[in-house]
Amino acid sequence: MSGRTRRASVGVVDLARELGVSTATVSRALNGSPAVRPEVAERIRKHADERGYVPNRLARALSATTSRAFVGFVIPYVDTPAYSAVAAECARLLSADGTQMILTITENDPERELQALRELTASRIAGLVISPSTHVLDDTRRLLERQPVVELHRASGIAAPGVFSDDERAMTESVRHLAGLGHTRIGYVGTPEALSNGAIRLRGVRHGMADAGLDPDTLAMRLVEPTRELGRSATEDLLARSDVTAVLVGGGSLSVGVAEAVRASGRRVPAELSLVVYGDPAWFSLADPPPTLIRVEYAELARCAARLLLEALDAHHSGMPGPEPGPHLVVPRLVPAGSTGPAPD
Amino acid sequence: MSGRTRRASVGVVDLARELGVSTATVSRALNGSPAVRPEVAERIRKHADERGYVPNRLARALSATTSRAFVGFVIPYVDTPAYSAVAAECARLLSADGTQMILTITENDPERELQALRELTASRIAGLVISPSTHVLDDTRRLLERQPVVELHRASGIAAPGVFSDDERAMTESVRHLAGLGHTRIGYVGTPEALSNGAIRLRGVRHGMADAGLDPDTLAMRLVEPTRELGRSATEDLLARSDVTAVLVGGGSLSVGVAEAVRASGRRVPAELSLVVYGDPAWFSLADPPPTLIRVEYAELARCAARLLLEALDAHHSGMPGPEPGPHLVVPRLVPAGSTGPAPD
DNA sequence: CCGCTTGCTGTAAAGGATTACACGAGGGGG
DNA sequence: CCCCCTCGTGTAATCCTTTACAGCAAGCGG
Repeated sequence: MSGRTRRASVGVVDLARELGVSTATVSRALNGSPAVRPEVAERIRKHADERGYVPNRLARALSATTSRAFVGFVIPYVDTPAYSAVAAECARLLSADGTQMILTITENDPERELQALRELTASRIAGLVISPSTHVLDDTRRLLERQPVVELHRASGIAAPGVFSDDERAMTESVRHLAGLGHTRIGYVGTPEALSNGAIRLRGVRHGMADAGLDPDTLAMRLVEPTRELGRSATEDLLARSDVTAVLVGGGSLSVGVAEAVRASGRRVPAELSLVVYGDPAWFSLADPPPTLIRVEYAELARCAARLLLEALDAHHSGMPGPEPGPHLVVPRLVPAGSTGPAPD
Repeated sequence: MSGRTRRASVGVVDLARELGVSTATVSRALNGSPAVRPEVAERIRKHADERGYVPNRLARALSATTSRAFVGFVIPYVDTPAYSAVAAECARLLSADGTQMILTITENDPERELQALRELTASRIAGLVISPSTHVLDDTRRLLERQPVVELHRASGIAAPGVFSDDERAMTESVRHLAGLGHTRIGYVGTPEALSNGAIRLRGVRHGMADAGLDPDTLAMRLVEPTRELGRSATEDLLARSDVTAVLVGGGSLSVGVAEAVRASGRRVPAELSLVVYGDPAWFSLADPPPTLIRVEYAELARCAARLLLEALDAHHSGMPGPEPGPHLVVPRLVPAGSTGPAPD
């Protein structure tokens, strides 16, 4: 009844009126512009604090030519360690920078990915982290090319920095490990070559076989989308149709399924079959024997991604060159444990 | 060189000019207002489509009295199934509604939670889903009370709808299950009572003991923050200092740690010790024996949360009463498996 | 004493949509 | 025939901030 207009909260105009200055001065003071007298700035800041002023991010982002209010985080899943761990750490680091993270799940569907990107650009995001889906549409590529982007886990071929696990190296090392134990008939369960990291892992496996003097063409492999169920069925099939003495997993989401299938097969590990799994070690401690593991430091990946994104935003803002495009690799560690042993004779 | 102003993308004013109508008409047509002649509306929509018009969400949200452009999702962690699974499903459902989800991680820190809420209201979010931290600050409560909120997993005491797993029931049922197998000395590893669901679970356990004719005061329990490490150490301690014949876990994040400790203790399961774990079954298939499980349908929780939030947004918009405050329970299932057996004599 | 630079502040124009209000044209009732 | 209501549309205010531009005062060199 007292107020004429019902204002949701206090804004710069209120502060300006109450202090007898202009909105420009208020804005400048609050943004730490040097072009305002220190004592005035202090008075404004103090008053803003007392009145509980909090700037409207929407208006700010709409008005400012550049703003890092929002960034996008576009990933195929979030309920898997490779993504949830990275999302958690990125959210932490970005929020420390005052940036909010809009989460979008694509489920590897190129259409949903494109749709998500459209919505995000409509939200005037400052930049984004993306784990591209299998097939990147032309429109998607166009949208990605005109803003700061950091790729995660997978590459789409655009000229952007990306953070990846050095899976080629990890796979090569794993194969060497197995070959060193005398294994010659090796099975590989990994993700499809259409996924950039799928291709890289497979290359690493082949590389490792060649290194070890094995014919890469003798590799028994199954490439499937990264889900537990497919990992399991693929492994069942692999074990039924070939006589491998070791199985190597190329994909965190596949690991549980593969381990299940191995157990279900009844083979003794590692006496009859050796197993190298991939991913996050959190729960592998329960398996018997504890599996030899390709351990990926997801938190490190996240830190790298967040840092690159912030650098890219700064660069985009100031017109500077920005972080160099191309892969930034985080090296996984091969952690030998009880699931790998000498090949049976 | 040709254009005088460099416009980022086509806006309503462009469309209006090109079609010889006003921006108001364009806006109305695009928003399906009935106050525009059908043939005109159709022409506008067609043209907007051709020109690849996509409305600026920031401007829209800034201008509209009500807008569901953004909602907040405030949770303590995201790298645990109880949260990642819900986040994934919520993101899916909300994006189908054209709403973007801003993810914030609190790590159970009340200060960070408050800070997150401040930032979110600064972003003029339409509403939010929150899993409140241990202690809810007064300022936090005030912020929560003035907007559509759905609580998840935990309650903060404000008058808002919430979706929870019916853990009291699940715990009671679990204790009955154990008591039915002859166990009388039961151990419980759960989350602190300061967490609302911690209190509820403990009540369920006590309730179950009373039901089974056991003295609730004989319950050997350890209440710790929900992390794997603490679950493990708490269980080690519990097993060392008491002679329980069964251990019941009250918290998904604790389950792995408890299982590790049980294994490390060398006790045979279920011959010497029975075990009931809690949470998401995805990887328990690897444990030997497969554990008896309190299975929570996180996807169902997510659907419920998303539905309630959307209802609350509609209600807030139209002034209608909205979804009734209070708990909406999703009932977990007790899935008996190999880790529970008759009590040793 | 004049003109110029520097330093601080204010005015007003973006930024891109929604929407209250006004207005003109028809149609129906009295 | 006049009044009024409805329907469709346009004008302009609004949301809230940032920032280009202008202006004014003071200081200083010539």
